[in-house]
Amino acid sequence: MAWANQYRRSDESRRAILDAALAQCREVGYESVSIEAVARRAGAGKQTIYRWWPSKGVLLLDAVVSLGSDSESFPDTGDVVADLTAQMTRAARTMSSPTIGPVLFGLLGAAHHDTALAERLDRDLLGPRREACVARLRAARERGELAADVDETLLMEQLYGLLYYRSLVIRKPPTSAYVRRHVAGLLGGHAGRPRARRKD
Amino acid sequence: MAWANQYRRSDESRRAILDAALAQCREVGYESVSIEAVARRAGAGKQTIYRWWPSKGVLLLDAVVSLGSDSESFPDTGDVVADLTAQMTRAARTMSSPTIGPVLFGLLGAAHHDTALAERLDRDLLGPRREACVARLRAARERGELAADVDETLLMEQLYGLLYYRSLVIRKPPTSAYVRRHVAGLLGGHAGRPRARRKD
Amino acid sequence: MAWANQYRRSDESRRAILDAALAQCREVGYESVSIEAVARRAGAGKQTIYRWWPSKGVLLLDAVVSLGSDSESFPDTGDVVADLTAQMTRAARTMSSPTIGPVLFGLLGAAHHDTALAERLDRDLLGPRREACVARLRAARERGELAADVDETLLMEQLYGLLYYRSLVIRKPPTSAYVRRHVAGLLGGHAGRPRARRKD
Amino acid sequence: MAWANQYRRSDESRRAILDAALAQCREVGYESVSIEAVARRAGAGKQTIYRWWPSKGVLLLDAVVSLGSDSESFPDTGDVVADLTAQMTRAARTMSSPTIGPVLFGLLGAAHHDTALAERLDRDLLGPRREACVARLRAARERGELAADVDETLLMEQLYGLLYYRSLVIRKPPTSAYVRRHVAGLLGGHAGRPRARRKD
DNA sequence: CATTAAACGAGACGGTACGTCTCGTCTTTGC
DNA sequence: GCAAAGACGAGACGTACCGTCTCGTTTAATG
Repeated sequence: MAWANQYRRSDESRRAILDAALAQCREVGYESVSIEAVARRAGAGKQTIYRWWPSKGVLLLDAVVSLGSDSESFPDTGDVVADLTAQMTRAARTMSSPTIGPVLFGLLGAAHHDTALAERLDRDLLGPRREACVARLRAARERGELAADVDETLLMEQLYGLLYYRSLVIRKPPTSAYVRRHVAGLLGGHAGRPRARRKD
Repeated sequence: MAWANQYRRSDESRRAILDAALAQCREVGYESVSIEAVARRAGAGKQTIYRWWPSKGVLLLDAVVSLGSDSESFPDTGDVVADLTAQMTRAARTMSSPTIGPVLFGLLGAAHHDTALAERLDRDLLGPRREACVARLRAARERGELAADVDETLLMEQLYGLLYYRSLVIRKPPTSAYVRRHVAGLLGGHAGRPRARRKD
Repeated sequence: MAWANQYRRSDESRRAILDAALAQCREVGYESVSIEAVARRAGAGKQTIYRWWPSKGVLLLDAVVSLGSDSESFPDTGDVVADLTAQMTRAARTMSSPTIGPVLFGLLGAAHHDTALAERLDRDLLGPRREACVARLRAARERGELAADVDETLLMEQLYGLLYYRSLVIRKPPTSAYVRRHVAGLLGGHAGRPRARRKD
Repeated sequence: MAWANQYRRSDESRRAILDAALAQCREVGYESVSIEAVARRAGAGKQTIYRWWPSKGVLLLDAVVSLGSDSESFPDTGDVVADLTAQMTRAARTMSSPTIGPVLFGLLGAAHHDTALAERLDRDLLGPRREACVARLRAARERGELAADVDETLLMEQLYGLLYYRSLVIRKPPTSAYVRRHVAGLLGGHAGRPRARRKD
């Protein structure tokens, strides 16, 4: 995090603002979050928010990033299917958490009309996870766990796609069993040498 | 459409309002659409909007539904892969259209805190497409084009998942070639008897 | 008054706003009157104030004019000294009233940097009283109560001058005895034919 | 000047602040002067202003007092009419100067709700001039230039009254000819022994 | 037909929030 | 070791919309 800025005076107020923003979003929904209400709730002046964050979107992005939940690094135990299932399950849980879910989906919508927000969203939140997933898939392919001709990017997007579809579009977060079938089905179709060690 | 209400006086004004709402959304983004501006743009009184629509979300949902683009019925030529590819490509195009995209993604976000909107969104827009897709997959399975143990719902969600992931999350709509590989890959993994007639 | 505007909807709210403005000014002083507080106190929306009054100054001017105290017409009993003494005493009382005083002095100050306010102030409040005074003095001169070469404008300004000096500059409103001596002294210096009928 | 305080560190910054305050008042009007803007303009820290002046009013009073224009001492050539005319003309010029006028009128208004300011205003600015005027009139009476029963205080207030009336209320500063007629008229009405040496 | 009830455009109303500015206090930093 | 710079909580500025509420004016359907 580029934060812990040496020019900022009160780190206490920064935390209060981020927490208030998250709480507000959880309670009233992304669209109804107002800087006014966040300031009131945080016991901060509005100017303090406007001084450090250019928009509601960036504020909420920072707030969610500052939580640091849902580590972006993928486990690598040597078993792709297991590793991906674990990570996807974790991601699904994060997306459907009442604190992070509303923020995330609000940000995704807002990013469509706010270029600056879109960039920061990719840089700070989405990009790293995407790349970590692709990297994990590549490692598996190089070890022969996946077919040599597999398209890791497409695979990654299919993997994440269902998660977003269930959490965002359908608003029915997948059970972990469902995630397991999802991952196994997708990777099974591209199995490499020993047809994967797992039996699903 | 339940519309074409016999109590409504001016169908002209209804169209003007829906068009104004879509235009406004395309120009300023979902969140910044205001009833005030829509009324002004449509040359209508605010009360006329509030009389017929309970919220901005429902107004925009109606507006997008009234466009009727992206037919919900799936083609059935006997070739699942071809049919699904065609329909998915059409869906991808719709999602990334500058008129419909912003509305759709705004609605998806808003639905997270507006139950009434969520229901209408499912009923009028998402549900029918989902069911049509499942029905088409079921038909294919029954004809032996897909393995007997295939889970059509999961498959449908994987199919749509990528589209939403690319259009909504990544904001880089898939090319039709990409969609083709996506569909072929997914269905190929669950091929039935004659391993599908297509050679991809 | 050009008021009782046919485009205004709620005359009730107009009165509430004017009263709130006066009360506020009496309590916190002209400079500290805020539109925000007036609106809050009147139970009105800020926009309602901004819709009808261009500035705090004009609002307070309207408020004080709407009180209509301190009639602008001078009595004419045939005795200039008595008539002017009466009117000047009335004016002094008005200027030093806790409701009108602060408003008036605030307006006079503000008019120095607000041309529009200055014009309305002259038109609605100061001008008529000035002219009425000059007219009364002219009538006296024509009847021979005052010397034929008297300068009514200068005399009027001297008459009012002391009132403003005491009320505004010194902040010690003149007693009515003082006003009587003031008027008698000034007019005595310009006595006409019968050296005025009064013996003071 | 009671200033040139030995506790003050930088006299340079004091001057810069006073000048900035005057300039600001001339440009934007008394009411719109803000400590913030004065500090910015003077290149000073806000705290430096708050440290030495309790309020905007006192700051501006100090600023105008520090100019020292419009000497408070009345000339005494032996001719009251001439002396008072000279001093009143000087006072009128001061009041209508674009630098001092706005400050003075703002202070007079503010004094109505700021007791501390009112006292300092009287002590540092108004009182001395008033007393000097009364003293000059008393000297004239004692020399027989004015009638023995003249009320010097009333006369002084009439003399100054017109000046304030013209400068502050009417916003049309008197010409020097007008001031001459004003003074001559007032004093003529109370002439003592030799009907004054001047022939006006 | 005339009557009449409603839907219409317009926009005032009491409000909330916007993003900016200033208040007066408090803290840091650089000269 | 002080003063500039400026962050801070607070709250007013004037504007934009919210959703409700009259206003007169169409406009259709009825009696």
